[in-house]
Amino acid sequence: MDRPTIIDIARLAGVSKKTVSRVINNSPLLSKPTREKVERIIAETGFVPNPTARALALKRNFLIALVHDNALDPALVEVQAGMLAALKHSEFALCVHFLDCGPNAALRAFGDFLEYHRPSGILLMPPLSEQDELAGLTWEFGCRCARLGAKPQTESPGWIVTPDRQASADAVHRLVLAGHRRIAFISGREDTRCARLRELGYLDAMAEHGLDRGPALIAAGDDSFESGYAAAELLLEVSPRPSAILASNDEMAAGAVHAAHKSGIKLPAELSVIGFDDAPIASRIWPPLTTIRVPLMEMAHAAVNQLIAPEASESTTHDFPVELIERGTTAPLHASAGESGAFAFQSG
Amino acid sequence: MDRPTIIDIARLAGVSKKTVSRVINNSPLLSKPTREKVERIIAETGFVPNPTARALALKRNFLIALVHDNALDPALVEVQAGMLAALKHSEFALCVHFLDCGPNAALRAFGDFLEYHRPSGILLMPPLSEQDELAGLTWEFGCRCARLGAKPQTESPGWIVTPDRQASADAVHRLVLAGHRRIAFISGREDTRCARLRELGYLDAMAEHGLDRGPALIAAGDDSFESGYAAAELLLEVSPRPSAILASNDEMAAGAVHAAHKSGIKLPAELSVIGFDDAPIASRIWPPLTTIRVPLMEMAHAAVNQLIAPEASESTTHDFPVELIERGTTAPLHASAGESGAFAFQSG
DNA sequence: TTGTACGCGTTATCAT
DNA sequence: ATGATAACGCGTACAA
Repeated sequence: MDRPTIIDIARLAGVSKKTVSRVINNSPLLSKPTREKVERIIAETGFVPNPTARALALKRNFLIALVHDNALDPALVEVQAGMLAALKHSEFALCVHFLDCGPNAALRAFGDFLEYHRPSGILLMPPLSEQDELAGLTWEFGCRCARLGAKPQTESPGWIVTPDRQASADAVHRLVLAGHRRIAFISGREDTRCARLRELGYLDAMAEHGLDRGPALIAAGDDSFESGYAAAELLLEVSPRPSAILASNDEMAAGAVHAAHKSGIKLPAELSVIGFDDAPIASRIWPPLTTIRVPLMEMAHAAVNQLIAPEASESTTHDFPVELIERGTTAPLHASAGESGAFAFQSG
Repeated sequence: MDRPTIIDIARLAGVSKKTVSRVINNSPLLSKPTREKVERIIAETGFVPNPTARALALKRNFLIALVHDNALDPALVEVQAGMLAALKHSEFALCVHFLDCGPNAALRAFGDFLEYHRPSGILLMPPLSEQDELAGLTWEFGCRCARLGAKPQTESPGWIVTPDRQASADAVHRLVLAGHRRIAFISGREDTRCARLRELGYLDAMAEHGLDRGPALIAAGDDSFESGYAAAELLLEVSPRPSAILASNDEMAAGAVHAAHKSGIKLPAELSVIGFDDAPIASRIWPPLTTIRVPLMEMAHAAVNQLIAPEASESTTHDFPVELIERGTTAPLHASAGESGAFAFQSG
């Protein structure tokens, strides 16, 4: 026999379709006995409302969509893992959508996607999360929206963020405490606030310590391994050579480590490197990368919980802490190597 | 104004709903003028049939689902990227589902997923792809199924495969050509045919060359970096130490490289390592990993094309070639280091 | 070749 | 508090 429909339940319970529907949707105006009777029948039959039919009536699908603009972004695995964990045992499915057109066409393509597939909720990855027009569109379609990234200037709802600027500055402080003075920075995609804030944090801290933060110490990357490699090659041939590099993400930090190896520079003895994110690659390269952990999985989990919550919570932004994880690519500056070897070893 | 529905189109074209429906679904029995007239109206209005309504009527959603049992599998990014590329400009969306229960409960959970979300097509990742019952279930739900993995014994439709056994043997041949004799192997998840075939390929080639393939040269892993690391630690302390390691995937190969670094073993001078897959990590570690490239993205692309093709193609299995990519972790065995240094440098 | 009437399984409207 | 009936938008017998 086929699955029971709402009509079967209604007949079995001796009530109308609509009453069963009310039970399903937790309508407040129902007598206790009626509700309990229907709920018993539902439990006995194992009835599950057909999501497609509900979707047609409600004009929205039981889908939570992850929307990104980089299909090969290594962060996607972790984000999805967090989302899937939160979606477990829920009535929603995870849908992944790739928006690869330019920023202008993106709005239209995103609208088409929303209108066509009508997801119940959207999780926007950076840099898409920073386009307010995209978030605005989701509202128009009665679709909730969560955004991953760095904290925006103006408080707005749905943001899941980390204190990138402060974290970046803290990493520099640690390097300075370990005696480093010439600290270079590899920046990330300019179109992400996250990357810009990480650079600002670096600049903050360098200024605070009165250290040189000239253009020779800052190289532009685009969040990719290759760009980190190229940037490090540039940084490592200036003289005096930086004794430490902070990269805006782990991929680029890994690229920097790669470049150092290629140049025969010993890590961490001759060069310290700090990455950002604690992506899987961080613990897999040699030496294992010291990095600032961003709890992407937990963040995605929280984002989805917010998206599928029965009532839209008016939480503005959800802050997650970051944490510096010391591994093998950082060491105190050797007195012999530094231009001002005053500082001795200091456990940060 | 709202989006036009099929009724609006019918009215504008002066025909019935059904005629418009026939145009949409390419029914053969339609007069040319009628079809053209309707098509013109559709183009002018930008009408797009509502997928939810179609889903309700057809009892299947316009979703292609990727189903896996490991939310953190690094291969997922590439597979998804290939799928998304193939799905671009199609009416289907990508849905990702995680089956984390044991093999017995998996069948039931999978059935629930199929019945509840009714995807049009499924792409099964290994080891799920090897459970014939799962594939069988998809058929029952009128859902197409593509399976990623290693070639099964009996030809069955929907498989997207690589010649893992031969590829593994070829890698060993290359190492032997480079003078290696003590070649170790790190095996993968025993529940994947893919991993078993890679091990068999290793055994084939070692036997063919009359080389020792005893238990001291084979360590069990589970496809994870950590397991590769642990396995290599075991392999590297036996005496005489193997001069080369073939790992069943890149994650474990990276773990082996990690272990070698930790033990102060120089790569590739004192140890050669070959991985499998050409995952992103292969080119990011130092030295860059020599590996057997498995074109996951292309395979996923082909799988999706097969799933969304207008008519179910009766292609049995779709073979993809693999390719050994020489990078930095392989070198000829030094005459001084080998126990039988007869072979000189040979460019493989 | 084209149209009519109904089904898909649920929610919403508006009565009672 | 509950129910009859109409949406929701499209596909399919079956009739014409």
